[in-house]
Amino acid sequence: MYKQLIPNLSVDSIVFGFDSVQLKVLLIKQDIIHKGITYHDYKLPGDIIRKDEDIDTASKRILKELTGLQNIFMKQLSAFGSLDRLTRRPRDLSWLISINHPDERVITIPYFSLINLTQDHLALTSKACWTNVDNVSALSMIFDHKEIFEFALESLRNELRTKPIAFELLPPKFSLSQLQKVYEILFEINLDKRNFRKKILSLNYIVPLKEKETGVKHRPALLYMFSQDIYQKLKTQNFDFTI
Amino acid sequence: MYKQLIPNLSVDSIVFGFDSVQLKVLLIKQDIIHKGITYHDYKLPGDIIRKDEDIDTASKRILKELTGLQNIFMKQLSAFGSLDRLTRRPRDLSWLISINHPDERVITIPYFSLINLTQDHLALTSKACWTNVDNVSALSMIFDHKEIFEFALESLRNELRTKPIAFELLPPKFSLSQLQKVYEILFEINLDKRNFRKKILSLNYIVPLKEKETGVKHRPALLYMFSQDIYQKLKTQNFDFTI
DNA sequence: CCAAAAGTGTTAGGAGTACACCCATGA
DNA sequence: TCATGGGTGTACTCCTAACACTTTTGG
Repeated sequence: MYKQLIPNLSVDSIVFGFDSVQLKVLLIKQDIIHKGITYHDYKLPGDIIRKDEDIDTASKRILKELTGLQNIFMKQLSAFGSLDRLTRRPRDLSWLISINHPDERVITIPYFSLINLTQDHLALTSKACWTNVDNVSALSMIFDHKEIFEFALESLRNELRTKPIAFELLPPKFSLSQLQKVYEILFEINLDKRNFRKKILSLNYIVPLKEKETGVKHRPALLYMFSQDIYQKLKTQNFDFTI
Repeated sequence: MYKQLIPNLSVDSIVFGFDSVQLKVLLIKQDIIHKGITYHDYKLPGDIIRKDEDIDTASKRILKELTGLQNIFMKQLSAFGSLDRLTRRPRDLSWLISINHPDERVITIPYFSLINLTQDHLALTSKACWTNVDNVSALSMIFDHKEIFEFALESLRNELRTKPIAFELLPPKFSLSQLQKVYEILFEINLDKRNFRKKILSLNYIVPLKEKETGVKHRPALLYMFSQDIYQKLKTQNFDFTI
C-alpha cells in the first residue's frame, strides 16, 4: 500500500469559504474510538504525498477529490514537523494504529485555499462539513490540526492585509459592498462605505464592468472584476515600510 | 548510513549577512566532475533531516555545524518539492551518483537566517564563502538552489517591509544610520535622514541607550536597541491594509 | 582647522477620516 | 409607496516628503 507513497510527508488543506456572512473552513469529521469511548473529533483534509507527484499537485489532487474544485487560489504555508505531532494525545495514537498507519513520523505541508460559497459547485463527501471559523475553537481536532488551522487563519489575514486576494473569496464578478464585507468580517471591523470605495477605486486594478447585480430587491450594484494584468503593471514598487 | 534519516526530506539554509556595505549570502563551493570536465558550482548549506530531530532543530544544527552560530534569527519558508528538482541538469545527477545519494526524490524546506558580518564569530569551513547577493546571478548553482535563493531574498525583502527584523542584520546595539543603511541597500533606494529618524523614533520600540559609538573619526552616534518587549505591547492591531 | 558623519525643524501637499442624504429597484 | 441597500462630496486632520545647516569627534 505504501510502496508508491512518501511515508513521512503529507499535505493538509485549509479551505476557507466565504458566504457573505461568515468565514467558514472545511473540516472532516473523524470519530475515534479509544478505550471503549467514541470521540467526535475533526481533522483537516489531507493525505500522504505520492512519490510521483509534486507537492502542489498533491494539494490540488486532494482538494479536487474532496470538493470537486479546481483552479482555485492556493498558497503553501510553512511546514509542521515536530517529532510528537501525531502522538500528543493517546486517542490519536489509537486511531493511527486502527488505520494501520506506519510507525513513522510525518511532516506536513499546509496549503490554504479560498473559495466563494454562494457558488454551487460543492460536491462534498458525507464526512466533510463547513464550519464557521469562530466555532472551531470549541471543537476537538486530531494531532496539531487546530494549531495548523490557527496558523492558516493568521496567514490568511496577513495576506489579505498586503495582497490583492480578497476577491478570491467572492464570485469572479462582485460588488464593492461584497468586497467591503470581506474585510469587515475577516478583521472584525466596520469600514466607512465612501472611504472604502474611494480607496479601492484609486487602486485602478479593480475595474468596473458594464454589468449589474440581478435578482436583488433593492437598487442593483455595479459589478467589478480584479485585473491581474493591470495589477502587475502598476506594481511599480512604491516603496513603503510599515514595521 | 540512511537508517536514521528521512531520505526524502532536507533543509537548506539561506544565511544572509550584512557588513554595512553589502548584503551577502553564505554559499558552499561544490566542484562537480561530469564527463571528464570539472565544473565549479555552488550550493546552499543543507542536509537531510534525521528521524529524531524536528525540522527547526535540523536547520539550527546545520547552521551551527557550518558557522558556529546559534540563537540567531531564522524563518522557515515554503517547501520546494518538484519531481525533477535534483535531476534537471545531467551533471547534478552525476554528482548524486558519485556521493551515493539514494535514488529518491527530495523535498527541501528552506530557512533564511540573518546575521551581522562585522562581528567576529564566523568560523567557516574551507568550502563556505560569503558572496555578495548581486553576484549570485552570475554563479552556477546545483539543483534548484538559485531559485530557492531568489525566493529567500524576495521573502527577506517582504519581511523587512512589514516586520521589525532589520536589526537582525546589525549588532545588538546599532546607530540609526546603520539601520537606515539596511533599508537603503536592501531596497536600492535613498532615504532622507531626518524623515527616517522621525519615523523610527515614533515607533517607540527602538530605544536609545546611554552609549555611543567608539573608534570612529567623526562625531560618534548614539546607539539604539530593539525592544521586543515594547514591540509586543504596542502591536495593538492598528488595522491598515495596503493591497 | 579640516574631514567626516551625527544630529536637528519647518513647511507644503496629499492621504485618510468623519460624516448624511438621495437613488434605483422589487414587492 | 415602502423597504432595502447602492451610490455620492466635502472639510478637516494628520502624516509624508522635501529640504540645509550646525555639532562633535579624530587626525
